[in-house]
Amino acid sequence: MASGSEDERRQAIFATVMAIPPGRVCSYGEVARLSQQPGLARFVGRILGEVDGLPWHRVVRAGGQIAFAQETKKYHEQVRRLVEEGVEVANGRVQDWKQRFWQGY
DNA sequence: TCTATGACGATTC
DNA sequence: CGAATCGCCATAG
Repeated sequence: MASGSEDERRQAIFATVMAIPPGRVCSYGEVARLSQQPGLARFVGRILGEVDGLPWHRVVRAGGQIAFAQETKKYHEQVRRLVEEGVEVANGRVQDWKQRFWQGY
């Protein structure tokens, strides 16, 4: 199951990311799982970079860390957006990692 | 056709 | 806790 055309898979990932509510975060791997495509975390990252209009800032690594290097511009932008939504970020990672999107992870 | 490379992840040491 | 490895998929060269 999970195997469909690459476009269908993209759609599923798109829908999952769009469903993440403000103030909450989700990991790449979890987005993949919720999209019925376990193991395709890397694929998720690529989609976030290609498609615009997605709340990409709400997607972080499995440990709650920002996926960008701290000296990059994107890193700062992501942190800024998260903080604006009330998500605590410090030292490159989301502090209250309990504010994850979907429970049961 | 093969290799290297990513906005990743889990495991192992 | 950090570094090394291997797995995953699509792309670029």
